[in-house]
Amino acid sequence: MATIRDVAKLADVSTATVSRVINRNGYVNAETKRRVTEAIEQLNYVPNDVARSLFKGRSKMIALFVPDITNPFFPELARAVEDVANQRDYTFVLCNTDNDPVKESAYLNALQQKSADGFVIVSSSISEEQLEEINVPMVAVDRITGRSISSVTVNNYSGSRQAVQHLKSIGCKRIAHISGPEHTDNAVLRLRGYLDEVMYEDWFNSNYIAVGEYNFDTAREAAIELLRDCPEVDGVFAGNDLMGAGVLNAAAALGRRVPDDLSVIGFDGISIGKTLTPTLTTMVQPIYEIGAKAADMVITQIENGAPAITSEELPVQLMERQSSRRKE
Amino acid sequence: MATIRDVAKLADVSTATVSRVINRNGYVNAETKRRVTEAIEQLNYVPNDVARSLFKGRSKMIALFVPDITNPFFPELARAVEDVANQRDYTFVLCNTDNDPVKESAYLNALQQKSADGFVIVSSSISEEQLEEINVPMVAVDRITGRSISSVTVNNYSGSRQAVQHLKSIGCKRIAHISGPEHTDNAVLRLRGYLDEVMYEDWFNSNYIAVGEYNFDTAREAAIELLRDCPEVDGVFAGNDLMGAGVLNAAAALGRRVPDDLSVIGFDGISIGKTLTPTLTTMVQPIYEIGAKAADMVITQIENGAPAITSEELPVQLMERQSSRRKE
DNA sequence: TTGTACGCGTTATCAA
DNA sequence: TTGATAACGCGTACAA
Repeated sequence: MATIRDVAKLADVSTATVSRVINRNGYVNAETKRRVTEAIEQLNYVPNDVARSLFKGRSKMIALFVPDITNPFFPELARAVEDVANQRDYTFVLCNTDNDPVKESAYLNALQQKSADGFVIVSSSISEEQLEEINVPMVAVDRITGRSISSVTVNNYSGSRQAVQHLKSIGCKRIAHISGPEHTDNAVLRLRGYLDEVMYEDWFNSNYIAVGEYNFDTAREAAIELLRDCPEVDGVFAGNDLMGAGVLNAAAALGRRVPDDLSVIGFDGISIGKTLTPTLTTMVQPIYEIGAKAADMVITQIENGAPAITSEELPVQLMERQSSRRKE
Repeated sequence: MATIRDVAKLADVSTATVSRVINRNGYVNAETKRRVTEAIEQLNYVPNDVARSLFKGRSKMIALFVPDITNPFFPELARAVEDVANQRDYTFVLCNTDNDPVKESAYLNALQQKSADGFVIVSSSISEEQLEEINVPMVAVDRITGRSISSVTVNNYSGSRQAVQHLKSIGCKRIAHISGPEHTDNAVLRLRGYLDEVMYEDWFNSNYIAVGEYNFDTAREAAIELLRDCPEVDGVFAGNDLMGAGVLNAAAALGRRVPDDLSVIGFDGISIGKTLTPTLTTMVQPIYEIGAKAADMVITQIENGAPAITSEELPVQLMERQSSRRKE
């Protein structure tokens, strides 16, 4: 690999001049510029990013922290962050944290050692103190971890109410909810939305609420138990699509017909919902936009240093599919 | 951030000594060592990775190239590579190539500029010439792109035969195949396996072969057409699970009952198969192991410089689920 | 056993 | 308009 010195020698100028040509700053004579460009061409020279990073203290690298990329909600988010990073000439690092604070800190430290320029994080566990220590641009996504950090989320509360309203509107009379884990703030918000829709209904009953871990298996089990104990339930709002899939599977196992006997709605709009039989009605989050927006915010913050803390809230949208249908 | 010089000053030694303590090489007096360690502790010193990289020409960074992380086959692979990278103290970079050779080269160049140490790639399009140019450890996964690169794959051909044999063994008399895209070598191998199982059956007919793009939608359409034209088909081997899901959906749309009327088997063993109704019988690939093995090979190659080209072939395994059942 | 001094490849400052 | 040179932070000959 050719270095800037090789180029300088070949073009018979100093490295400073070459640098000026490369970075288009400072004056440089048209003729010398030509010679330099030619030498660069000839030697196939490309500046070494590591040396640049060392000098500048910046690496043109951003990282995304997700609990587990294996969870189908995250790949699309990751894709968005990577695309934006790429467009703006940043390298994209992916970190699976398993929601483990120890891993989070380890990654944070390791990446700061590499002069990572910014972070997009999905986390419920990063503490305010940690946030203070980090003085690198950072934006939270999907879940807000505190007031001292910028964020991009959706309106979980009103989205949740819309979901329940949809079930009501198609004639469901007894609506249950499989909620996500209690330590996750979007699960809490969705639960609250559900409650505010049904709490004052005379049929409401706290047995209509079950808790899952935002995954298929726990939801399936919870749904089997719930539907067995409360056979009168004719609508289920699952806290996310993965759990919606679990509910569908539970219903099939119990011989409950969806949507005739039972309507089901999920939340997220991940593509798995379209592959299920019946396909899953859901509240669609603009996952890609969320990731793109977040990445954009971090990079803009890196480059322009806008330290203001901003919170974006994007809309969710009802997507009616086969798992819910108006009752006769 | 403290530098090695700060530590040296505080411990009243030279930077060389500090370096020796950090990297445990060269002699250093027990007492001086204590002083140094103490200073390091006190200043919270951590060596700067960028400076290290510049000096060594190595970055402790490996990258994974996948066509699109949004395809559910890849997250688990990515997870494996990241886990291994992490364990062995490497940073993990994810690149979506969209199977675009231009993007691939761009990433390759960009990462070499950052002194990336190795690559795990899923690609059908990297040319032999490109491979020659890269003199950084690299291993191909899932698809082999040439003879001049190490690889980790599964036995697609025999796995495919096993899949068809399974359908035969449960009594299917007319077996169709939805094959993957022709330019992907694993699709070709799976097709060949299918052919070698059915070609000499008297019922065999080339209309029993359709081509999809390894995704849900194309497979669904192909299956609808195929099942309509050839209603006698009672078994379908889909080239991958995503297409298996498409077949299931097509069957439901046509009122064909699975597994009573029609048995379906997929390939890959991605987790979506368990969420479908009915759940999808499939040939399970050890996806995580593949990724882990590949990552391990690259890193070992980086550290020990074993330039021998090796090809690992891992086994696939039949997983019987609800979509296939013995005919009465 | 320890320290000096240089190089890794850039960029930016200052002087010419 | 250009060049010499000092950083950036680290590791390693080589000398002591």
